[in-house]
Amino acid sequence: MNNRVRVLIVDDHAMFRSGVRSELGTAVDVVGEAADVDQAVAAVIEHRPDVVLLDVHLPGGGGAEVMRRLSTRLGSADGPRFLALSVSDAAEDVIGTIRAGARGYVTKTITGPELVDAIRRVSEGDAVFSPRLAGFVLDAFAGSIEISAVDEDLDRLTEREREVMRLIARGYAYKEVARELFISIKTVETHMSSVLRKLQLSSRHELTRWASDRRLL
Amino acid sequence: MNNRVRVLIVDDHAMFRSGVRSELGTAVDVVGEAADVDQAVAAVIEHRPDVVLLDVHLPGGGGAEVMRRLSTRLGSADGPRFLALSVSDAAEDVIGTIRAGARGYVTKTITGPELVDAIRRVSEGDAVFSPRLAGFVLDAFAGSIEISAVDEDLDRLTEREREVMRLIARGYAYKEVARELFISIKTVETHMSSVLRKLQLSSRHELTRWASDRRLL
DNA sequence: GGCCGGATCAGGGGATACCCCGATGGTCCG
DNA sequence: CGGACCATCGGGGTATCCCCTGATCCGGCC
Repeated sequence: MNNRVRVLIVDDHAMFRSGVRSELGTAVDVVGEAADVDQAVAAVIEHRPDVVLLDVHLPGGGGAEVMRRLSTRLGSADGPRFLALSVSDAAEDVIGTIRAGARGYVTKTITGPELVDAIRRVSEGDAVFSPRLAGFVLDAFAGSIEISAVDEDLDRLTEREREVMRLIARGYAYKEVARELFISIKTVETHMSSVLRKLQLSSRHELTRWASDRRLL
Repeated sequence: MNNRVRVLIVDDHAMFRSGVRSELGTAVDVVGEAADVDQAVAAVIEHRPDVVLLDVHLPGGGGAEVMRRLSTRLGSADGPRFLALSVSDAAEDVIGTIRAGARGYVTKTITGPELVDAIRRVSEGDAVFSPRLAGFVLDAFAGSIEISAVDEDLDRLTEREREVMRLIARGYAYKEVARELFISIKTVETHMSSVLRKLQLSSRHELTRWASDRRLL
């Protein structure tokens, strides 16, 4: 295909925009520029670019705000792809930007040819990250499981205590747990005492949160 | 650096393993092979590869099981990077594999040179995805916010009810909520009745799970 | 003004939750 | 065999949860 990728450059520094524009040269089709959130939203709607090069620290709410506004105005199908371009390599910036809908995140230390390649790949639906940043995203994504610290505590529970714990954490009343496990309510209470003591919790509410945080439900 | 990347190939089909091995040629250092979960875990501990090429549909629990077992035996620091290699491009396979800790996911339609490049990039900490699959991961990540269906229920709560709800869901006792908001326990009870009625829940335990599922904590 | 919804409070009561004490069996182990 | 750990129960108590009815005050709306 000979169609060049249509790109919109969003950054609050005019100097940087012209730098990017000259680096990109004729490899892509720069259809416009924007310097803040409002301009960016308007420019996307007007020019319908394939890829938006989006500065993360943008006046008026940051690049994430641009994506949020556009996601409500445009269907996710026909909207542009967003490639975040930032001086920051802080994890919270990267994660926040991805959560907001960006398909890639590269730092401004990138070279011109690399940026052209990144734009191409994003326009095709691929995800592009500066090598060091990819770890942040996947760690944050996989990290929501968090098994490591759990086992130390969880392993101290006996098999029966774990069964009771699981049901209690799901919101079962003692009476219901008793019926479910064919034991007396008093036995359930005994197990629960052990569970709370071993996990250093003080109520079933804390237990529910504890289990919920660790996705044991 | 001249050090070749040390690679372990995990797949239950011997034919496929030898195919991969010949495709990789001398570009990387294949230190071993494994055909199921147990062999894979043992081989990683024995050979300490830099990158594990991991089949997703593996007898004995799948590739995810390999990563789970190793994550408990090895510190996350010195463990290998995992690159999932699968015939499946189903979203649930991709998401599940990434959640389990893989740093990349490519389909078996990949060419030899592309695979070598993918292995190199994963070994350097980059994330590698077949273009079409990257969207799954990022959509799932960004989509974990899920505001859409919540507002219908959540919007029916008044401001005060939301405050009470948030504290209750966090495990606060009525008494503690009352102190926190400078109101009477009886008022807290009234608000809670409204909250439970409007959300069609019947106890604070269900509320905790409800809020937890929606990340309102 | 009358109506309605929200926020505030009260009394009372049945059901739970959590804790204290103690007790009985069973297994496993030195 | 005695000690440990576990699973199983009980009595009794206090605090908490959840619901019921009923009340006052305020602000918006027709």
